[in-house]
Amino acid sequence: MESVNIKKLAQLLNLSIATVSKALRDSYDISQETKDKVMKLAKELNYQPNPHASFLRKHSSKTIAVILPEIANNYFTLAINGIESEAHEKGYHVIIYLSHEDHEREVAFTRHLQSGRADGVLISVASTTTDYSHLHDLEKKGLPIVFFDRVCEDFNTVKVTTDDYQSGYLATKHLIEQGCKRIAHLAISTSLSIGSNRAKGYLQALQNHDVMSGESFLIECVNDNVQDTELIKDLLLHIKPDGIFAAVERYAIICYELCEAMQLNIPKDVKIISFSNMQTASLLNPPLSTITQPAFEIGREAASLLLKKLEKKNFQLPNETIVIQSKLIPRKSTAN
Amino acid sequence: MESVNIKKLAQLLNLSIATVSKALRDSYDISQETKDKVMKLAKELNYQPNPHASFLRKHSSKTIAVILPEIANNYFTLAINGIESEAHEKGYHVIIYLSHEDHEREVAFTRHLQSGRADGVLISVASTTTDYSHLHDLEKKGLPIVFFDRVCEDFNTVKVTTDDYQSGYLATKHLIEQGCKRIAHLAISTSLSIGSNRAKGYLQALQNHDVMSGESFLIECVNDNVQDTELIKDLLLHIKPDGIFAAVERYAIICYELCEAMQLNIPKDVKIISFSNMQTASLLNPPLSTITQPAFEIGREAASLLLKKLEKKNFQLPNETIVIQSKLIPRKSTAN
DNA sequence: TTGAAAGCGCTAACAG
DNA sequence: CTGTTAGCGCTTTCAA
Repeated sequence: MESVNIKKLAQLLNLSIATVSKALRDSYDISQETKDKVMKLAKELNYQPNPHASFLRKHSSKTIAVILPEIANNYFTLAINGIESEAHEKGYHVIIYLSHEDHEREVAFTRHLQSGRADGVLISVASTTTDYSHLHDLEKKGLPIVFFDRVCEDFNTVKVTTDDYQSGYLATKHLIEQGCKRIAHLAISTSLSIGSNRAKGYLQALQNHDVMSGESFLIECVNDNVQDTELIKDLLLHIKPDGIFAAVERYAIICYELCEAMQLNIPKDVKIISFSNMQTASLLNPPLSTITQPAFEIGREAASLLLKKLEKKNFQLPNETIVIQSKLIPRKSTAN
Repeated sequence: MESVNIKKLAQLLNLSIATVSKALRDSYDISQETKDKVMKLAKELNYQPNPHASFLRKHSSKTIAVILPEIANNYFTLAINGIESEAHEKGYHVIIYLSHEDHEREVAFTRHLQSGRADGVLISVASTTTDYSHLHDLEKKGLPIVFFDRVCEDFNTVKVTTDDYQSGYLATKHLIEQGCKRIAHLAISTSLSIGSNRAKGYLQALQNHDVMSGESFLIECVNDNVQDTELIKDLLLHIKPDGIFAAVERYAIICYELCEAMQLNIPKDVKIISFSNMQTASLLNPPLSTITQPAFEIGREAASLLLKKLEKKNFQLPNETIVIQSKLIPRKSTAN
C-alpha cells in the first residue's frame, strides 16, 4: 500500500527531495555520483513517479484519449492497434471511449476531457453527430485533436482518412465491369465524411459509365441491425438490384444473411462488394469482394501526428487531410 | 487554454475555495442557496474538476487498467465492450494495454501501474507469462486485480471465466458423436488456464468415450501464424485427422485456409469446431461450428466486481472463480 | 552541486 | 453555514 515516493528516496539517501527529483530526470547540475546512487535505489525499490502529481506541475498527463463509435468492428480494432503501438512506444497511455454512435455520449466524453485527464484526442465521430460544438470547445481549451476515418473538415487540424470517394467510385465501377445494371449503394449516414464521400463516388461512377440513366438506388442505413435488415430486405424484394456496394461491413453481413434466407445466389442473382477489414472475407460463402482499408496505418499515422504535436511544442498540426489508400480485392461475390 | 478551476469559481462568486468545493460535492453543511449559485456557475463555465489534483488528495483516479493479449479478436473486443459499459456507467475511465502475448510488455505495464495511474486492474494474461511475480508485486501495493478469461488460480481474488474444461469436453464429444475417429486438438499454450482446461476436456472426452484407445493428437500451437500454419499443415498431411477441435478462432481460420489449399472438404474429410466469437461464423464456407463464449458478460462481470471493490471499501474480492457458460452451436462444419 | 520553498488544483480537518 | 489552512507528490525557481 505505502508506495515509494520521492520523499522516501530522499530520506533513505539523506538527500533533499529536490536533488532526488533532479537526479531522476538526469539534470545537468547533479553529480554523476549522486545520480548513480539515486537511480540505483529507485530501481531497487521500483520507484514509479506519480503521474498525477507530476501533471499538476507540468500540465502533461502522458495520456491520449481515443473516441470511437464502436469496437466490435475490424476496422476500429486495427486502428486501435495502430494507435496503441505508436502511443506505447512514446510512453503514452491510451484511454478508450466508445460513443456507440451516440452523440450524447460523445458530448459527455469531450466535456469530461476538458478536465485535463488527457493531453490530446483522437476521434472518429459518431454517425449521429452533426453539430461539432463540443469539439470546438475542446479545441478552444487548447487540446490538440486529430481526426481519423470519420473526419470533420472545418477544424484547423490534421485528418487522416482513406480515399473514400475514389474507393466508392472504384467499387461501383467494379460492379459495372462485372456486368451489373441495377446497382444499389448501402450508405452509412451521409452526414459523415465517409458516408458522403463513398456515396459521391458511387453516384459519379454511375454517371461516368452511363449506367441506370440518372437513376440511383441509394439506401441510407441507420444504426440498428433490425431496421437495416428491413431496409435491405425491402431493397432486395422490390428494387431487385443485381449489384450492391455496401459502405460498411455490417451491411454486407446483413446482405449475406438475407440472401441465404431469400434463396438469392451471390453472385449470380446479386453481386456484393463492401468496405471491410474482416479477416475472414475470403472464407465466406462466397468469398466477399472488399475494399480493404489501411486501418492500422491510419491509426498509427493519426497517433503519430498527435504525439508529435504533444512532444514538440513548436510543431503545429497542419490543416490538411492525409489520405492513405484502400485496396480493392475482388473475390467470388462479384464474379461474373 | 486557461481552464476554469475551483479558484476561479470562488473568485467570481466571492466565496472561499473550500465552500465551492463542498458545494460542488453537495455537502450537507452548505446552504441550498449557495449550492445553487455554485452549481449554476459551474455549469455555465463548464467546470470540470481536475482528476489529477483530486487524485493527490483522495488517492483515487477513477481509472481502471485493462491488460489484454490482443485486440484483433472478437472475444476481447466483446469483453472490452462489457468492461467499458460497466466502467462508464460508474464514471470510470478505461486505459487499454496490449501485451501482444509478450511477457516483457506485460511486466512493463504492471510495473508502471504501481504509479497510481489506475485504481485497479483487469487482466487476461499473455500466453508467454509463466511467472506471476509482476502481478504479485501489484497486489502487494494494494492494487485490486481481477482476472478474466486467462486466469491465474493462485491469487486471492476473483477470476471470471467460462467453463473451459466442460466446453472442451463437449466440443470433443460433439465430434465423436458426429462420427469422428481421429480427433486432433489445436491447443493454445497449456501454461494458460484456458489452454490447459480445454485440453483436459478434450483428453477426458476421448477417454470417456473410448475413442483412439489412449492415443491423442494434441498440437500446442505457438503465437505466430506462419509457424502455426506449418504445424497444422503437418497435422493434416501426416496425421490426417477426421475431426479438429480448435482452442481459438485463429487456428480454425488457418484450418479453413489450409483445407481450401489442400482441397480437403470440410466436413467430409475433416470436421472442425472451434472456440470462437466470430460474427460471421454462420456465413463461412461451410458455416463453422463454434463454442461461443459469453465474452461481453465476462468482461462486464469482471469490471463490475472490480468496481464494487473500488467503491465499497469493506467489500473484499472473494477468492473464487466465477464461471459463465459457453454455448456449443453446431453448424455445417461438423455435419455428418 | 545541493537544498529550501513555493505552488500546481483539490480535499478535509478544524475553527469560527 | 462558511473560511482558513495544511498537504497530497512532484517540479522548478532561487538561494546557498
